[in-house]
Amino acid sequence: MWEKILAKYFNEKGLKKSAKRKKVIEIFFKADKHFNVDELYEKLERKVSRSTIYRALKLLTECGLAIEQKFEEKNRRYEPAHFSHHHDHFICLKCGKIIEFNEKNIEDAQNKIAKKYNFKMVSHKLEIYGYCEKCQKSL
Amino acid sequence: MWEKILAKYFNEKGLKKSAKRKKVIEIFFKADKHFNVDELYEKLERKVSRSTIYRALKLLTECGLAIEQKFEEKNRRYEPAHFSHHHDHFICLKCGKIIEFNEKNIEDAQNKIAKKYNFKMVSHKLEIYGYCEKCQKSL
DNA sequence: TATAATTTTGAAAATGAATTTCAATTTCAT
DNA sequence: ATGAAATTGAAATTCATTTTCAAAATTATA
Repeated sequence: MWEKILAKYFNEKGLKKSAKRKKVIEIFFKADKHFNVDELYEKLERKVSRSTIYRALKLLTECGLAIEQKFEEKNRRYEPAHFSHHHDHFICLKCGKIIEFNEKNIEDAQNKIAKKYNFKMVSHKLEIYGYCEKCQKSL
Repeated sequence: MWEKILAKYFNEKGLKKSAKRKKVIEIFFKADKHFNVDELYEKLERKVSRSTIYRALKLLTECGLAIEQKFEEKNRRYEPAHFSHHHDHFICLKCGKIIEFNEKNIEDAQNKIAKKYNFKMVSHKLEIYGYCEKCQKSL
């Protein structure tokens, strides 16, 4: 599955198949979840530099094969705590606009699943990335 | 409301009331949403140093009056993209454990609200913070 | 109101993750 | 095999955030 996507991407971009990069990608897909670069670095027995790992992960992210769990965020945002209601955010990938919303159904579903997993929920963060009304038009 | 909480916190910690800090907090609460430090810095007409702004925001966060939108995350995490199902995460605030889950109701509710706001959804991130089963016991 | 003890401040240094640079190495089409 | 182009890793750079430290401000007490 991912081999095909990757091959296509390599082809499009004229990338070469290097042993190191192959190793990074192999390890990345073999292992089950949630890596950071250091963990991969160790799994690769420090035989591939961090730069190369970062570069490989960037490639994978670009062709949709990896999900970067901290994407687009660069610096911290703060907001005043509202006591009455927690809200979630739409974030426009084009203009960066942040739209708040509130959906009881989502909150309810969260409580339900937390209970199911016996997880004591303290807070949550839901961000929906995409395009706002305005930016959809000029896409 | 927040004045009281803040006063209590100042009292507990033996903090002094300085003009600069007051100004930061005032601006922070006056303005409506989502700041980063630079934006506050500009709003304060560069009359308060970034260090002081960071410090004030830290205080506010500590006493629950501000929400840090990029909390606990330090370095990026990556995970292989699963094509069939997107999953969300419970993150234990004590042991750092990440538990994946999948809840159709949440996805459905997200789609619904995105439609309502006329927002073209590309991806999303839902993280629920709290305590895992094990850590609840030793809390 | 002085005095002293403590906190706050900002500039500059430090930190740390991520990115870029660049010369040396590797890949691959010919 | 050759050469053009991509890849690599060490070191340098970037950039947000944190820390340091000496000077300034605040506050309790005499």
